[in-house]
Amino acid sequence: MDTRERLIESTRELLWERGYVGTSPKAIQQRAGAGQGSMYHHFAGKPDLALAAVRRSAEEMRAKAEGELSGPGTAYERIETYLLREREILRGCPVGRLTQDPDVIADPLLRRPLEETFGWLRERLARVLAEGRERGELASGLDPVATAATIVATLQGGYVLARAAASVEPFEFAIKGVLGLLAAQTTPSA
Amino acid sequence: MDTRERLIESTRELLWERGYVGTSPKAIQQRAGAGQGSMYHHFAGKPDLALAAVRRSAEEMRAKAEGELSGPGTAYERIETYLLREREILRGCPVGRLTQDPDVIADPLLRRPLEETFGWLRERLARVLAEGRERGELASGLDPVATAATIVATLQGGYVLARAAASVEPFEFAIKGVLGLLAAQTTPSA
DNA sequence: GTCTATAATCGGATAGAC
DNA sequence: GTCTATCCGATTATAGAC
Repeated sequence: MDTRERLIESTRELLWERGYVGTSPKAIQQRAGAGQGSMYHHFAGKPDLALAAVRRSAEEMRAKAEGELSGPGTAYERIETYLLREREILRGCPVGRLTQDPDVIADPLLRRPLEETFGWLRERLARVLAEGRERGELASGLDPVATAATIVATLQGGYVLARAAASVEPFEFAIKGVLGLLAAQTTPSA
Repeated sequence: MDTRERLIESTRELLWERGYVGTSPKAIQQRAGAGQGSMYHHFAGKPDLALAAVRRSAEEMRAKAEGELSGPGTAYERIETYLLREREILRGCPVGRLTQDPDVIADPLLRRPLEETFGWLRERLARVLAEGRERGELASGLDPVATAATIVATLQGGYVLARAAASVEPFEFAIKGVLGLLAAQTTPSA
């Protein structure tokens, strides 16, 4: 891995652990094993490097979700696969985390990857739910767009509850709860 | 409002806007209209002042929720009242926000109010749901503890989605979605 | 491309006058 | 109780040598 690459990966880790405000160029350089000159040669500064890191994390999150949601099975099964995927719960979501960072939200360039990722995810889940409804797997009264938002929010909020409790338990309850509510929407014959 | 009080209130605002890492003693003093000596007279330092601020925000959040959840109506109605209460959505949750702050989570004293608040809230909601089930208002298959976690997570995750989108829309969808799923658990005769 | 040196500003706090 | 002065390290760069 070359220096530029190590700088991006180190930044991704630090943004995940400490957020944008809590991450200094010096910390990035030390973790990447690079000098200051090296960093400022490859990137214009902290925001530029953060942008490269955020874009990559967003793309990674999207690719994982797409793999699970486009797999085989019923709508419920695909959503279950997505929700029950192994996660580093106490570390939180590397993308969702950044929504709490005022400097990220204030910068349109840095916020855009967050907006695109969660926008895409809600749409993708809504499509899965709509398909399930059309195929008769899910109750006709189910609202795909609203329910998709609920599913994504449950995940993101689950991380919040887990970190508050310093335990994965509330995260797992939240997922279990939303899956239970969704299971009640599946038709017996499907 | 005396100086000590203004320091606490200024800290509450800044923790809400910028988090713990992003809030400096200097910024607190300026917003409170107090000098440095004044702040260090009333509080031992930044962590001590933050603790006072976090405790107050947590208590406020709890008191509001208790008011709504202990009101009249069915279990569904009380939860609906709680979820549809007016909120400053794009500002996020002043308590949940802090779960993303590594220095808060790492300090047991600072994390405790978060743990207590969300722990209490999940229990309180679980009690409302269990009561509803016992009274025959809610389906007997509903899991109170898991569903309570889902409801709190939907709120907290809704804030995440709203900030990512710079719009209240995804928050409102998430709430609408969870209320729809919960409404499907209500018994027709109740 | 990468390094070291330098610098202006901020962060978090202490000391002591008033 | 509140103020100003001071301190030391961290932050976020820029300059220029190699």
